[in-house]
Amino acid sequence: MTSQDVILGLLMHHSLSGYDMKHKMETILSYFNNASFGTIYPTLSKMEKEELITKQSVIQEGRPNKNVYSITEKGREQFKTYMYSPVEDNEFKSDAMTRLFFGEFVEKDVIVGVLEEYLQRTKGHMERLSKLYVECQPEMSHSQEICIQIGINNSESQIRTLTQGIVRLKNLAEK
Amino acid sequence: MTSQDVILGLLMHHSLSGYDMKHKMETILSYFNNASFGTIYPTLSKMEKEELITKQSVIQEGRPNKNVYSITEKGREQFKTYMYSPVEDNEFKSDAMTRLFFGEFVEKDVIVGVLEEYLQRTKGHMERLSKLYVECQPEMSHSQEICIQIGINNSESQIRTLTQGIVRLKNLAEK
DNA sequence: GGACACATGTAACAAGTTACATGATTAA
DNA sequence: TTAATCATGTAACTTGTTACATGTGTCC
Repeated sequence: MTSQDVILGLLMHHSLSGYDMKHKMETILSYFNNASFGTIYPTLSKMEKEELITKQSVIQEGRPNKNVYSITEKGREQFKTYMYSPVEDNEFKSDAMTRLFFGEFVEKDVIVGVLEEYLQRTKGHMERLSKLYVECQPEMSHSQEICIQIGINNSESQIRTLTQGIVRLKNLAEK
Repeated sequence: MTSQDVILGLLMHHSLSGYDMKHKMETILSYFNNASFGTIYPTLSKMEKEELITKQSVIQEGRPNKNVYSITEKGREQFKTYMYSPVEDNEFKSDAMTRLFFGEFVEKDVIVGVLEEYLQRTKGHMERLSKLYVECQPEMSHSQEICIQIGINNSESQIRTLTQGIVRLKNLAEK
């Protein structure tokens, strides 16, 4: 799965500008994907050359002009090829968990701090997802609902585990 | 957090060869980290030049010789600097979830297939973690226990969500 | 005979990040 | 006036992956 596949997926519904795509990636796709402008714009240029998408320049008043991209028939085929290809493994990398793993080499307070920050971030993450779910549920597909439920339920589970972990570590420190 | 920080952490306890490190990353660190030989060996060379680690060649019989690396005082300081630095956000990328998100553009069976494979992989993942927990619990630190519990509990939660999702999608297909 | 574990290393390549460059409008 | 939103794009850099190259011993 590359950024190209995600862009093709986004264009299956509507035509979008690079800026719009970035916004979608930061909201509805953010919990299992990410891409910066430095990835999006060069990828769009490449895809246009390969005739997977076409560009239309839209002149706007009071705003910068924008390039709106649409998917071509060739692009739709490419997207199908992706959707039928073997599923790749998830990629996960956690700095917070790495610190927990090596926690024995620093003071307990530092680790409690890591846990508390991780908990706050997870709570924020879950709130954003829950809000998104409430807002977008009417227009969501069935598999999109499953997708966001995975995100919400995993966050909930993580909040529970972290909360318990903090209590246990703190008790240990007092004794 | 770079591979360097992880390598320093691994060397805080024992001296290790690059091959040993790869093994650790594939087992006890695998659920929040990963690195290939193509990353490990060049990083070790770089770290040796920077005097964060030292190399000792060990001649073995019936096996290839190996280079065993030990952390230096400078390396320990560098490791502490890492452990006290601001915690970076988790990185997560999921091909399976991307396909769920764009599931409306393919047949329901394809999505059920994605869900079932994702479920099987998650089950396998959880079994490996549970086994690891049972095997290593005696020598695990408190924060390491929290770390692996996060992994196990998140997997459990994901198994539940996926199982429910499969049932719901399948019922929908029958109607 | 074949696969796997042990063991190290490089080179080519892919992918993505960060920072820079530009610039108008709008709201606090 | 300061920040945010809208809007695109490039260049340098970092990081990591895959594949190749090499070779022995052990187990089935």
